[in-house]
Amino acid sequence: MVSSDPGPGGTRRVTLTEVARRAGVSRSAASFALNGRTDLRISEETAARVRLAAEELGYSPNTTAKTLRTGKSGTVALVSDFIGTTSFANAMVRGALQTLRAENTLLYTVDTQGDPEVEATLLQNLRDRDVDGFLYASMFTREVEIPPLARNTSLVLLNCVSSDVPAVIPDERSAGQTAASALLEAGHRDDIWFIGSFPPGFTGAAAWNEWSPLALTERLDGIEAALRAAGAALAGTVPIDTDWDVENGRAAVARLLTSGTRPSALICANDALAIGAYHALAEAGLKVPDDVSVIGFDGSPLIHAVLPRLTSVALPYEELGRVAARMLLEGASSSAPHRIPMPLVHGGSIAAPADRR
Amino acid sequence: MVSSDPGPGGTRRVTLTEVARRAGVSRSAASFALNGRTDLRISEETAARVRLAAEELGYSPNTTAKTLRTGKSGTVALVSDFIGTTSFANAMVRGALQTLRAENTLLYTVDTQGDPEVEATLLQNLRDRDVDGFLYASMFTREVEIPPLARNTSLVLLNCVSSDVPAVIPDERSAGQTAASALLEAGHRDDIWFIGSFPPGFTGAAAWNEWSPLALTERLDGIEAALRAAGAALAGTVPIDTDWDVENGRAAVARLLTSGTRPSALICANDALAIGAYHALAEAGLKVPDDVSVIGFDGSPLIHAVLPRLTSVALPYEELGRVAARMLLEGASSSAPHRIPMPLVHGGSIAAPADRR
DNA sequence: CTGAAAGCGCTTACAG
DNA sequence: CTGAAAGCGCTTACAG
Repeated sequence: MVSSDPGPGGTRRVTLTEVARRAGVSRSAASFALNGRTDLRISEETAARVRLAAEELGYSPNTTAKTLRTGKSGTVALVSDFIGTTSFANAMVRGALQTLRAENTLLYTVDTQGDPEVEATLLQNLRDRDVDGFLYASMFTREVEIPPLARNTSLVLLNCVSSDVPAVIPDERSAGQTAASALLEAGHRDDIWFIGSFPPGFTGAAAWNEWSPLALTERLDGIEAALRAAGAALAGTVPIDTDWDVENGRAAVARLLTSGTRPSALICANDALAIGAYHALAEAGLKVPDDVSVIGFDGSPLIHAVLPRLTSVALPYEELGRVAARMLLEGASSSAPHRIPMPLVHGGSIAAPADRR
Repeated sequence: MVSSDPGPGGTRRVTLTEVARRAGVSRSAASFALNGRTDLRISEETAARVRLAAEELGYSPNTTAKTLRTGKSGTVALVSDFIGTTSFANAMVRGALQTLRAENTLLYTVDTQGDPEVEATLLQNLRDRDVDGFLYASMFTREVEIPPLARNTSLVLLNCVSSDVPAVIPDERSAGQTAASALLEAGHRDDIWFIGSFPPGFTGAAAWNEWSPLALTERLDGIEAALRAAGAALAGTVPIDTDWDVENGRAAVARLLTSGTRPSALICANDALAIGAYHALAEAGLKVPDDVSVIGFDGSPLIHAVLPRLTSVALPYEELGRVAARMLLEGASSSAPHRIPMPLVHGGSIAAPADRR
């Protein structure tokens, strides 16, 4: 027995040299045996001896040395703006982690705060560590500009797009159709309003807060397409000029109701607006879903906060993360963005229109 | 001009050897100059020449090689169960990132799913990469057992405790006092109920879901202490036997009200239960805060979902992350857990008791 | 002040 | 089948 048996959690690390010595073979032989390479035919008996020695010594190869030699680090970086923001979008991280774990790949998490200088510094740092690829993510589905340092490496965009770069985004257009169809199937038709359109004169440029032009445009597009296919159309849209939050949703719907309009259903650009709609309806003495049906987008934790629960078309964050990581590992080549379906999460906020019951 | 100028984002990497050659010095001299070491007195003119060469070539040192040589990687790993769970607790990641960025340290994010085998594999993998330390985090404040592989390294516990290991946790006891004081100051006294106590016979062992024995015990303790100091006491507690979610909160408070009790205020073990309380109160025709005051714990995004907004004692996740990272970088030695204050987030759910207005 | 050399722990042609 | 050697890109005693 050699004196150096640090064991797991011990102080000094065992090296390949020590394993080879203990097994009575050369370092090359030990390396081949441990990596299961067959091109240098090592007798099974020898290989077994090496494996035993490694096991007895508690050997675990130094990844830093391996990386220096091979140039492959077995790591990937998730570069994003969104961890700095809040929300349940971190499910993307969870999804990516699921895929990567199966491939024994580790994840660096990095947060640029949307600051290009911070971003450049971090990207350089990561490249200096031989990361095998980048997942470039955005909190909101939008068009991004790829920083030069992220080019010339494996790169997959997560929840954002840029021409000629592989990307994974939610299928917002289908989501719009899903929302409209859910209402059509319940019997709604001519009094469906949309809450959360762009304010008049808004250019649609990728501004930096709650705005998510890509999502909104496509959702509305899908809604209108589905209604048109049924020979119907939106009764109207109510713009929201700043954040899509609860209070703005309440105010917008309150205005709508005060104007004398009596919608049969509200499609809200996100869940927070829909929750706000609940409040405005309650204040007006209207019940969800008996008097007015409501549907939101996102599938956020907020849907559980109201009674009845909010029906919502969910952002498939976890799946986005999983698919993007898989594409990265498999070396996806650029093409049209990969779109992930947005599932309908059933609550109790949709019923037949009041006048049809 | 040498032909190899890949520039940022280029293909081949520039090495120190090339910088030294261009500057007309040895690799050692180049290394010293670039690292600003003064012990090997290099003329300022020479150093400037080296820096210029590095700049012109777009040199950036290979961190993998540096790590192999020095044994320090400039990375830290956040090992947790909670990314696999949901919620806004990922603010801990954000906080850690803030501290680490200032020290130019990168973060590995890892998710064990609470599976000891997965955990062991990941810890070994991280050690093989020469990580400088571990942040061991839990979704819920609780006592944890430190896996052997995480010992003998720099280690700070985040939102969990274990004897003899430095730890950062929320100050739950003070939070309880804060909640009780907010009600006392509004004039409540003898009809304050607590929603979300342990079910009868519950041992308090660290079970694995929404349970957070440490938090609950300490919060209740603080509440009772504050009431006692004012010569008052809780009117009663309502146990919740499974998850602290909206529906269970609603059901619990509905039961309480049906039993004929008329509380003046409810302290709910978390925000979701408090939201459920809102629903039960509304169903009983009671208004918040005019008829009943409500206060929750966590300061989660749910507080914005109700009208009036829920007043809550917030979990200081971001600060927890920041402080834990700082302790890790500064090499904190073990002692009593470091407790971070939980701030009161004012909503509109507390008012003077109905009988005193 | 400067340069040649060792060494961090691996992998992998290459010669026996 | 096996071993000696080179090399990944750095840092750092050590001898001039």
